[in-house]
Parts: sequence; C-alpha cells; structure tokens
Amino acid sequence: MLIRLNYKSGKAPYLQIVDQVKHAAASGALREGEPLPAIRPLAESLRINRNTVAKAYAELENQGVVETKVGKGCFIAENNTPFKSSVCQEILTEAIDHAIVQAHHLQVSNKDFQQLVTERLKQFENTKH
Amino acid sequence: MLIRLNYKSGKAPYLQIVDQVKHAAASGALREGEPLPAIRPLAESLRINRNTVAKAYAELENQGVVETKVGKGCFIAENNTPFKSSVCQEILTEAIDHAIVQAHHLQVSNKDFQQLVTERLKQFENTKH
Amino acid sequence: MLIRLNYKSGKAPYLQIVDQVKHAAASGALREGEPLPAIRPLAESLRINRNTVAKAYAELENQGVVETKVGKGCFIAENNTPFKSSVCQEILTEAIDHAIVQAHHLQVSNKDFQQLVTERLKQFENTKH
Amino acid sequence: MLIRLNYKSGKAPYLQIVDQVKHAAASGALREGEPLPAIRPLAESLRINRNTVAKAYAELENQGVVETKVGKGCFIAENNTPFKSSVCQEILTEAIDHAIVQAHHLQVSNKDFQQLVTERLKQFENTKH
DNA sequence: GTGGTCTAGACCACA
DNA sequence: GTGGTCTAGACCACG
Repeated sequence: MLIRLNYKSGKAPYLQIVDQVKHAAASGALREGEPLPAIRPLAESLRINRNTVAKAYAELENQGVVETKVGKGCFIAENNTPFKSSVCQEILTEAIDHAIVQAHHLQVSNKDFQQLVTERLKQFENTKH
Repeated sequence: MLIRLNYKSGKAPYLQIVDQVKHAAASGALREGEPLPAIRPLAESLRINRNTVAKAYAELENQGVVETKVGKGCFIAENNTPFKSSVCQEILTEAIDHAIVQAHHLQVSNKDFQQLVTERLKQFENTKH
Repeated sequence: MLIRLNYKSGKAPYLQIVDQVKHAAASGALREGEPLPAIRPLAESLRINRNTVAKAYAELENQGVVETKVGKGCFIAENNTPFKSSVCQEILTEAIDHAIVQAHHLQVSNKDFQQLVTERLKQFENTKH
Repeated sequence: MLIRLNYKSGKAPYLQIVDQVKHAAASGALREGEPLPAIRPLAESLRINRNTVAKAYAELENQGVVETKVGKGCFIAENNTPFKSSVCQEILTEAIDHAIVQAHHLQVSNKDFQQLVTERLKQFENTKH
C-alpha cells in the first residue's frame, strides 16, 4: 500500500496515515488480511519518527480497522466493515467542498470550475492506463 | 468576505482562515485597503475562540498580506501582489485532484462524482445568500 | 502628586498608577481630601490614553482609597485608612526581595549588596536636600 | 539554577523568568552550554502552567540567550555575551532604588530599612538550601 | 466597539 | 521523558 504525506497541509502526520489506510480499507482497495507496510521502513521513507507511524497504527487498531500480530506486523482486520455509502459520500463531500471554497476565493466561476473538474478527470483516466 | 471552516478536516482552523484570506487576496477578490471581518463577529459566526481568528490575522500580517490598525480593524495590505494566474490554477488543481483521488479510493464513478460536484455547487449558492 | 510610569516593567500602566496612589495615601504623603491630578492632563503627561487613567481612578474608588466628585475631580477618601504596618512591611519586603533576587542572579555577594544599599541610601539623602 | 516568582508584583510571570535567566547568563552565573531547568518540573515547582515557562524559554531563544534542542532540553547559547559589569550594576541599582523609594513613601527610616534588608538576606539563605 | 497579550489545557512529534 | 503548537478564557490599551 502506498502512503504519502502532505507536509504543508498542517494536518498531523499520524492522522494523514490513519485516514489513508482507513479509506483504502473502506473502499476495498485493501482486503481483509492484507499487510500494512512495516513501521520502520515506512517511517524511513516518509522521513518521520517511528513513534509517529506506531501511533497511527495503534489508532487504526483502536478503531478496529487493522489487527496487530506481534512479531508479524499489521494486517487489515478480519471483520473490517467497509464504510456505509453514506460515510463514503461524507468523506468525498468534504474534499469537494474544500475545492469549491478554493475556487470561490480564487474567483473561479462555477462553470470554469466544472470544466476544470472534467479536465482533471480525463487527465486521471489517461495516466491510469 | 466569506470564510468557511471544515471542522472535520483535522487542519488547524487558524490555518484554514489564513489560506482562504491569502487566496482571496491573491486572486484579486479582495482589493488593497478592503477590510477583513472584525475578529469577534467572525469568531462567533465560526463558533471558535476570538484568539484563533486573531492568530490567523497576526500570521497574515506577518506574511504581509494584511495590515492591522488597532482599534480600527484589519485591511488588505497596500503592497499585496496577486498570485500569477498559473499559481491560482495550481492551487485549485491540487484541491480538485485530492477530491478525485478520494473518489477513486471510494470507488465512485466519474459520472457520480461530477453529479456530486454539481450538487455541492448548488448547495453552496444557497447558503451564500 | 507625582506619578511616574515604568514603560519597560511589563506591569499594566493602570496598575502602576493604582499602586503609587495607594501607597502615597497609605503612608500619609497624601492627606484626606487632597486632590488627585485631573485625568486629561495626567494622561497627556504620561502619554497614555485617558481611559487608562480613568480605569486606575475607578479601581481606586472601588478600593475606597479615593472619592470621585463628578465635575470636581478625584480626592483622597475621607475615611481612608492607612495600611496597617504589617501591610506596609509586606509591600516593602516585596521590593527588597526583588532586589535580592537580582543580586543573586548577577552573582553579587550579600556583603557587596548591603554596601550598595548603604551607598544608595546616602545618595538619596543627598538629593533630598 | 534558582528561579523565583513574585506572584503579587503584577509583572507577567514569563517575563520574570526571562529576566532572571538573562541576568544570570549575563553575569556569568550560567556558563555556555549549561542546561536550564526542564520546562515541566520548573512549571510544577513555580505552580504555573507548562506553557508559561515554555513561552519564557522561547523568548530567551529569540533573544539569543538560550539554545533549545527538542527532546533534549534548553541550554545557555554558545555566543552568549555577558553584560559589562557596569550594566549589571545599573540593573541592580534600579531594583534597590525602587525598594528605597517604597521605604520613603511608607515612611520607613533608613535604619529600619537596612535591618529589613539584612533580615530578608538571611531568610533567602535559609530557603536556598 | 477595535486588536493585543498572558495564562492555561490538550495534543503532537521526537529521543 | 523532552520541547512545540493550537485552542480557549480573561484581561488590557485604545478609539
């Protein structure tokens, strides 16, 4: 699983990790029993302290998203229930609203905004293949 | 000037305010000498403490975006130079891309995504007035 | 009555005024019925806002040290009771302790400290005449 | 290093800490590289919030008196230049003069004043050990 | 009414 | 354990 940090976002790094794993698990991108990256290499590649990764994993275990098997690693929990679609929609709405607020403050019209969305979707389609 | 907080984003409220004002000033939506909302009423409407807004305004003054006159209020700085339009687009693209990535992770189709965007834009229009 | 502000002390100006008047009244330097400086000229000479002086006088009235006669000015209260000697000593002790702490941090020995005290007392005697 | 607060002085506690450390460093009482008390235990012993001490240390770092290493502690800065002895004496004289002025206001005789000084010095010796 | 400051509590990253 | 940051409440100076 690929995890990335946005260092300028101001969001706590451990929360960024939690959210990314949770969303990936909830969407089915990560299946039950699939392993998470080991703490030490992940911390190294993200250039943060191992404690910070450990805290993220602990939080995920608390939330029942993953299971830690000592000496083996961290795995997506067996009874991991994907989000209800309502929750999915809420997460997505949050991201869209943020983009809309940005557009508003940058004085981009609704029409231009929607066109930009269409453009980016196409762009994504192309890079996917 | 319209300022909105995303209470669930995990991003510090004062940083959200800083970004929104900065972008609005940079895009030309706020002109030189234009006043920002007073600290108290804004804090009340966002349901946060006065100091959180004050910190945002202090940071904006530090960055030279804003000039504050004690007893009078906060105003867009004289020498405030708008972003180049390319920078504006970059910022906006980043926000849109983040939403698109979320949609993909949650396995939402492009069509559903665009419909949700349209919905949120409408929602926004309604609450603005 | 002479009032002076220490602008670098970090102590709130209105509190400095309160303390000076209170101490002068308590020591008998100001007698019952004696007038305080008018707000406007005092504020001007101290280069602070009139509200700040007004606040000090209001606090003094609250504490029963002065009486305000509207249109006439502020006067040392009739039943103004000088501090008990224990309170006087407490005030003085505070000032002495502060000097001692300074001496300690500046690595001045007790002996040198006491000599400096004697010196300053003499200096004061001379300027008084 | 010994730090004391005067809780009744009306001077901001964090400024009292700043002054004391600065003077101790300036007089040579604290040498380069010497550690300051850790934030938490000092706050506890002074019975104030951690942040108040933290603010004092941050201010000291700003002024170049101190260098702070996260996770390690706070240390007297390398380039810390002691005050000239004339400046030390000036600071101390100011504190003594203030005490003398108080004594005069409260109509305490020079003799009683000097006795009180001796008393307080003794008191200080006792609590230091 | 305006903005500024100080203290405090909770949380974060790091060793 | 260390220091750093963000939010909040109370108080201050000023118009």
